[in-house]
Order: sequence, then structure tokens, then C-alpha cells
Amino acid sequence: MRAHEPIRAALADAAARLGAPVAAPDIELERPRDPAHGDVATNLALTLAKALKAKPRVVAERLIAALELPQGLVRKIDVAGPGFINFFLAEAELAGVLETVLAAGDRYGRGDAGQSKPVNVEFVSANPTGPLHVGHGRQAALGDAIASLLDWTGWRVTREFYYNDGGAQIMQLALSVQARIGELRGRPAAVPEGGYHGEYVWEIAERYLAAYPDDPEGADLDHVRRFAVQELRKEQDADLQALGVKFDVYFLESSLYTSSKVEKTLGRLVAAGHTYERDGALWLKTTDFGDDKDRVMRKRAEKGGEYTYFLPDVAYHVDKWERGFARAINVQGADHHSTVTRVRIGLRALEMGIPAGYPEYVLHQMVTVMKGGAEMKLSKRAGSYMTVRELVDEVGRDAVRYFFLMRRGDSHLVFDVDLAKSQTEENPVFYVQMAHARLSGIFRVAGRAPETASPNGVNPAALDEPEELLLLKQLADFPSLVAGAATALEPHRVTGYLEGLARIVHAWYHKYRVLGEPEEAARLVLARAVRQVLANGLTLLGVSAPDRM
RNA sequence: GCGCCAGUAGCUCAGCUGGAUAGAGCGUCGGCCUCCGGAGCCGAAGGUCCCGCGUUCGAAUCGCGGCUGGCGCACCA
Repeated sequence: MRAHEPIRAALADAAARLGAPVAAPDIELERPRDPAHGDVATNLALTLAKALKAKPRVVAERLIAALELPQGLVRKIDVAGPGFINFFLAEAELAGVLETVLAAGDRYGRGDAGQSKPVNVEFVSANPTGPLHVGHGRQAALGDAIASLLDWTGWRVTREFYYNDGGAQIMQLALSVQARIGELRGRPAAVPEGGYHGEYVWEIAERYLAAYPDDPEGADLDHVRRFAVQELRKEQDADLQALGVKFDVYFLESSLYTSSKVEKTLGRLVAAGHTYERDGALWLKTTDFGDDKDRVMRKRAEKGGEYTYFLPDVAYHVDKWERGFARAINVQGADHHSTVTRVRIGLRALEMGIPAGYPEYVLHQMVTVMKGGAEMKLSKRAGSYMTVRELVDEVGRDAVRYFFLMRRGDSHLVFDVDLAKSQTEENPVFYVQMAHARLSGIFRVAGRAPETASPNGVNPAALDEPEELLLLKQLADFPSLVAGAATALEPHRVTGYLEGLARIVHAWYHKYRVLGEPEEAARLVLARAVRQVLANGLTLLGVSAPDRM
């Protein structure tokens, strides 16, 4: 809210006059939940009470007495409760947000906290061993929205997808496809233990035979592997496209080997003195950094003598660091949380100045899909788990994205398919989109574009109904809401905000008319601004803002 | 056994980084359609914020100890 800065500055001056200087940015201002507590409130008197050796309410009175605010900003100041100072803004000041919103348009809510510094957001990172499941879907929605929040707050964002294209799991996939090829040729089933049994394996086998009739037995395992990976990459891309998620960088684990970054990382760890050999394996002494046991980096010869996933993981993050990313954020399922400390320790053990909290992690819990009161678990195509494509086909992209973003990442998410499909107020995404569509409807009926509703010459005092004041305040909150959600890496705050805004919209719409009323001009401006903010919030989340439904 | 995460209304969940009388949706009960979309709105009932101790002006929020549930604890990724 633009009134915040002058109020903050005046409070800082007043505090200095009382002999308790406080830096203006450290003064907390909030919007009270209860309108009776004004438009802006501060707890400054409570925090200064101890230093000034006086009761908070007394401090509050003295602060107010020493306060010099610009004319016309505030119409009333109260001391309430234990010592809160409540400011009631002049109505013209509240309505000022309309001009701010309309001037900024689809950029309203953006900020520059990130100062254009580069940040890497890695998410999904599914290995190409099968279609994306609903957990990947949650991660895609979450990662994309977090990237978007960072973009909105002034960071230069790279969306990145990392995948393992050569590990043991990929080998299992190749063997599984090879086995199905054999079966298609009339040999008995021989899918290896730990192999993949989904129907998509059959499909790949069929496509392989169609593409390479000269290798009817799939004898060239390496060739089968490359084909299978390529097919599944295509499939996963289509899944992501169905969700509307785009990546800037696809990073292959194999490139870390071909560029010898794995070797270099290993060399640096050895040089830093945190490694040792035991039982023929090479270990990193992660216990030096608080881990509960040391970790193997290179298996002993009898186990194949290869590197474990741990070393390339560290090399990968060194690469991110060297690409200049001030921050790296990894969105992962909580079942991978054990990698968090390990990767960070690996980076610290390199002693190359990478901070202890690098990379940052956003871990999310599992997804349960419910339909008709029962859990949906089985998917014919994938063999066991429900795929994200099946979900998108069932309820649509907007609902999938919105539902995955509704909850905090660290709570289990129950995806109610019936709710996501319902076209009623119970469905939050529908409810929010409906608010946008209704406002659009007003302009449609009026026969004019929203952009023609100009705040020039409109009397802001015409917007004095309680719902209208609430709308103005809610609009004013949007930029700080976005900033807070970005700092916390919590997109669900945006869905909560939008539902709150939509609720006021529906109440307002139901209670007052716009067209043909004396307040028409002012209400059209309000409608345009609210519609803009709803659209900005939905867009930020990757959800559409339809004009009619 | 150790680590991470969660525990808030009958159900699903918020609670803005420690603030005022703990909120919303669903469900239940009761109202509202000559009017820009009733695909909606308004109201009521509903709470030991898992338990205990602590930190301070002030705790759902922070600390410690329990209890319950989920997920991890590989020379798999």
C-alpha cells in the first residue's frame, strides 16, 4: 500500500524524537483483519515499551503526539488493544490504488527485490523410465509457480529439468523393452526383476519394431536403450505441454561425464582432504560436516567400480554455481529429503566458497487422487501409478494446476477429481475464474472494453460501500502478497488470496449493480482493476482467466 | 533406534515468518431469483489449535520433552 512508506517514515521520526531510534524499514505495518482496527496498524509501541520503560499504551500515545504525517493521508488514529496504533486512511487515499493498478496493468504486483540476479529452479527431473505420475504433476505446478513468483519479484529465472540418462534404472528400462520385443516375437516373457511392467513398455517395443525392422530381436541393447529414452522423453514432454509447463534447460547427467565435471569435482574433494578409501570404495567424510555416517562416492570394483549418484549430484550443483546462479532452488518429493544434507555437505567439502544453504529445497508430500469417494491408484498404461496425463484429460489443465497449488507443499494433498470437475462455487478454481468472468460480463453487457474505464475524473468517494472498501484494500495488498509468497516459496498464498478476492467480488456483485447506477463510472473502474488483479494472480499461477465460462 | 515433515471446526485446509475476539470452503440448519450470469449471495450452529513444560508485554506460531501419522535412513536414483 502506497501509504505505508510515509507512515513508516513518520513513525521512525517520532520514535527518534522519543529517544528510541528505529530504522524505518524495521517498522512493521500490517493490515488488521478487523476493519474496526483501521486500514494500517503497527505494533511499534509494543516493541519500544521495554526500551522506553513505559507501558505500551503510554508509548503509543506519545508516539502519536510526536507524529507528523503528510496532510490528507490519514483521517483518524487510534490506540487499541495492548498498544497497537491503528491508522484510518482518508478515502481518497484508498481509492488511489485504482490508478496504481490500472497504470501498471498486467505488471501490477511485480517487484524488483531480486535485482535481476540469476536463480535456477530445478523441478520434475523425472528419469525417462515411464510417464509422469501425479506427484510429478504437483511438482511441475509447484516449480513453475515458484519460478513465476521469482520472476515477478525481479529475479532472472531459469527453469531446469535434470535427468539421468545412463543409470541402472535406465538399464532396467532397456531390458524391459527388449524383453517385450522378444515377447512380441513369440518368446516367453522375461522382464527382469526390478524391471518395468507398464503397458507403455509394450508400446515402445512395438514402435521399436516398426522403426527398426532390421533388428527384430532388439539384439542391440544400447540401441534399444537410446530409443526407449527418446520415446519416453517425447512422452514426458507431451505431459508437460498438457500442463503448460516449459523448461529453459534440459540437463543430462551424462554431460557431466563427457565434460569431465564429475572427475574434476572428485579431484577437488580429494585435494581438499575429505576423502578416504576403505573396502576398495572411495568415501567422502561427510561426518566432518555433521552427517551421521560417511558416504560412498565410488563403489568398489566388485560392485562395478562406478560412481554413486551422490558424486554427479554434487558435480551438477557445482555446475549450477559456476553458471553464476546466486540461488538454486530444487523442488523435489519429500521422499528424497535425505539428499538435501548430502549434496550441501558435498558442496561445502569442496571448500570453494559455496554457501552452506546452497541449494535451497522445496520438498512436497505425496498426492492422493480421490474419485467417487475412493482412491484412484491404478493406471493401465503406467502399470501401477496414476499419470498426470490421465488427470489432465479428466479435469483439465487449469484445475490440475490450481489444485496442486492450493495446499502448502509440505502437507499431503488430496486431489478430489469430482470437485475439480464441478462447475459450482464449491470448486475454488471455478469460483475464482467465475469472478473474473462476471466482471468481464459487465463490460460485455455495457458494450465496451474494460480498458475504456478510466479513473480520470471519477469521484473516488463514490466507492464507499463496505464491500468496495474491502476490494480496494485487497487490491492494495496484492504486491506485498506476491513478495511474501516469493520469499517463502509458497504459491498457495496466491490461491488463498485469489479466493478471498473472489469472495468479495461475488458479494459485491450480488449486492450492487454497476450499469445504470449513479456510481457507474466509479464502479466500472473498480471492476476493471479487480478483473486485472484476478487475471494477474491466475496468470502467475499458470491458470487461465476466462472472460466467459 | 536416528532424521525430516505434519497434527487447527464433523471433513478438506488457511493462519501473511510472535500480535488484537483463531479463519475459509464443504457438510448441517435457516433465509434470498421482475435486476450486469442464482454456475451466485446472506445468516446460524460448530474449537482442549495433539499433550505437558518453558521463553515474554503477548504463543496455533519460537525452544525442550512426549504422543500419533507420513516419508526417509544403500557401494539404488
